[in-house]
Amino acid sequence: MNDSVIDLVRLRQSCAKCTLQTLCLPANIGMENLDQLDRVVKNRRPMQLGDYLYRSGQALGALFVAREGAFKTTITDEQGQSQVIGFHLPGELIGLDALGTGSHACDAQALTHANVCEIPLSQLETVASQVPGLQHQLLRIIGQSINRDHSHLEMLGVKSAGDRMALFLHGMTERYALLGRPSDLIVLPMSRQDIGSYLGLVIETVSRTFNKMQEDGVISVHARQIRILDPQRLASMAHTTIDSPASLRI
Amino acid sequence: MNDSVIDLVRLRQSCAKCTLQTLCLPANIGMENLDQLDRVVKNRRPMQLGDYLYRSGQALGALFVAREGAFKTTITDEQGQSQVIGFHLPGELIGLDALGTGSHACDAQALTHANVCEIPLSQLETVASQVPGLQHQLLRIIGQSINRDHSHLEMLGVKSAGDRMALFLHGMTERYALLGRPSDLIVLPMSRQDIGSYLGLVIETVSRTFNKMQEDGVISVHARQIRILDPQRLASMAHTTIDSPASLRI
DNA sequence: GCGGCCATTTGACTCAGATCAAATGATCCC
DNA sequence: GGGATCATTTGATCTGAGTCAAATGGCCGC
Repeated sequence: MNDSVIDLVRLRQSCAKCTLQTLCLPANIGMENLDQLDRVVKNRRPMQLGDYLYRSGQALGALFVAREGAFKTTITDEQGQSQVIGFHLPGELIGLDALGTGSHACDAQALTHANVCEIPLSQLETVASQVPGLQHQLLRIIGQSINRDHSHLEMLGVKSAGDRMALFLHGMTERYALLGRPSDLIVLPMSRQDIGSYLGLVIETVSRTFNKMQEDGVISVHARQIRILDPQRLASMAHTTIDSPASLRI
Repeated sequence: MNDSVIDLVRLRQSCAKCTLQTLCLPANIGMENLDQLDRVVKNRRPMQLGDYLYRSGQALGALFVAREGAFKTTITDEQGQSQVIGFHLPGELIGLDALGTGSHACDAQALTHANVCEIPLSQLETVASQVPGLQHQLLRIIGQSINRDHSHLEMLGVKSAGDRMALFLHGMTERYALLGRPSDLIVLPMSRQDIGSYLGLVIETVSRTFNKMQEDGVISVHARQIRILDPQRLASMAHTTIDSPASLRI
């Protein structure tokens, strides 16, 4: 109960004071306009592991920016088979899957304790057309989201499980580094199942591949804690495709 | 040479007269605002098979809308391995890969004779903030592009080659249908190599799978002409994942 | 029409990763 | 702390798609 008081206080932070400022929408927007955006952003109450930010089919109301914690978005087919199509870390936009049709195509679910900024779309559009730079910035972070999808596509195009996992881990270290977190110790917010679904692999393969990377001295694995022992090697594995020396491959 | 004259005439069509009107940016924008957009859109000269619309690394200058013909976007890694991350049919937006960083992450290349509308981004942003509805419409077609990426991710998450190909073909029939083309005869603009790259399969597998579908009476294949003999069956294969009757699977 | 070039198909074989199954480890709740 | 539950690891086996190789087909320019 004390927690919620503390959280409320923390959530009072406006965009102007938010530590994610440079990552999120307001970047490059002058202070004088920040409070204008600030007024349309609703700070949401904290979310728990497993809580849904939105469900598939729900009408588009708002975009969200992860503030703390991590989310996954999943798509579910007619047979109820679901697959992870994205992970979302602080500062990253969530909800773009509804822009095309007006209703969400994915479920968005918290992987950890989390909270988000909610930006009602209609108001965002209004403000975006008034504040010079905000529209541009909105397009920029939409573009970044598209780029993440593209690098996900790139991962899935790679045939070997080892290379996919290396790309995944390397990508996570880069995203962690952007957040200012130590990039040599990754605490994964998602399960092996989620990773497998994201990478088109079964969990046994995810587990075995982590193990192989550990035996090779590239990482050490303790449950969801992954320590990057040899970042250079990881990077070269991530940049490696078919014509690389076999010695570097999983 | 006569051709180019004819093309010039055709290209004089403004947005107001474009047959793609309902697919493209101007949809839902009043006639009175259409000419405002029209003034920023440059009609480009026709492109030939293999011509690049832009190359990776090039600075973002404009977004493009395919008007006739088809394009592919490819991403190339440090080793020179390239992979297809999207196909673009008339009415579809091309160039969003540069929004995030300000320079293109992909190559965009014509798969056929083609032409495009070019919309300089700075002007688009200006007009979008002035014309009510245009900004919304821009976000809508960006969202559709994101949805196509997501269904591509969904395809790649499916393990069986037969299911991936069924999803691909089914998706193409739907896109053709949207264009008002007969959806029972698909003339594929891309090579087997491109399809394989797009689906994470080698060309031999693409070929064998087409053949299998033909033997099963679902399609008939003549080079790049694919006739859909049994659309229902194709649809059910496309909606089918692991728990479907084996008899329906490739 | 003919030859050459590239795209596609077909065949034989191999292996990486899926599947099935069971053991181990972590976490939560009383 | 102990037991139940779920997540993860480990092992053994099988198979679908990759690889290598060769044949066929289509298209272009001459």
